[in-house]
Amino acid sequence: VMILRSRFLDARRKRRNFSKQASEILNEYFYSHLSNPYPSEEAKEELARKCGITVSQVSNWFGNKRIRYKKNIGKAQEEANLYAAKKAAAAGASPYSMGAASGTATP
Amino acid sequence: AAHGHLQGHQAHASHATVPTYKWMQVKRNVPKPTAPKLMIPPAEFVSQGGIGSPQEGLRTPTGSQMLANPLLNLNNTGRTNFTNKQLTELEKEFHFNKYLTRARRIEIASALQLNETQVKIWFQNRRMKQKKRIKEGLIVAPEVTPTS
DNA sequence: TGGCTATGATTGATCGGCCG
DNA sequence: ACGGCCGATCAATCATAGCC
Repeated sequence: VMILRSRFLDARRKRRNFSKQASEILNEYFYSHLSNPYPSEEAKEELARKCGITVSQVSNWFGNKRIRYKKNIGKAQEEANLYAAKKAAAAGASPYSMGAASGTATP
Repeated sequence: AAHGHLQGHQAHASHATVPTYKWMQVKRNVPKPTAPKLMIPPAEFVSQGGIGSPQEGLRTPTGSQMLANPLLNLNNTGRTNFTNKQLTELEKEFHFNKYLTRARRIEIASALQLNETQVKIWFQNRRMKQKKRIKEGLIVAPEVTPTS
């Protein structure tokens, strides 16, 4: 059909995956705040700046991340989590207030 | 801030089983199972491209499910799929007024075969969408110039 | 090149809070 | 008590990117 795709109005078309580094920053924040992965507006702004994307994109990223994380549970999530947690630990003092989440479990 | 949330229970401490925090268990009340009901089987739902939109009659969200009457929910997930006609009318109305009066809302809902709630929500979402766009520097600024 | 998964964006609808 | 709005989020879906 003619149903020409109303794609014209869809910005989703030309999407570009974020840089590897941006994803790394976002994931680091997400996993270091796994107990409450809901960054404040200010945190979003900072993440956006560091990642070179917009605040809306940061919001989209977290929204998608949370939903998709839930849709698994007990999958690569643990792995990713460990990876991220370990990484954060290795990085020592991360720029974030990484105390809220994981942290504590130090054996 | 101050959300108190820990979680239900830590569960095993032996290994690296990530705890299940509350946010992971949040389940939203799914929209309504929407009764599989069909509506007016009208013949000319489309036509009259008056609204100024590409004829199409039926909503082509993106190219998947097409066909069926505009008002029928093929899949019933509760989420309504607005038809292009409905969206066009709503946009037109939005351009006219950003906010609806009860009376106007009723008119629109009736004309478009939607609930008052759906119309209300659509306007709410539309306002947020516009705000977001303005914020992102797309679209012109709100009319009133901040010329304080 | 075809198929499949990963991922960013869109959007109808929900949640909690605030206000008149 | 009540209904509307805001801001944030959810949840499902779309469409494309990216990898094999």
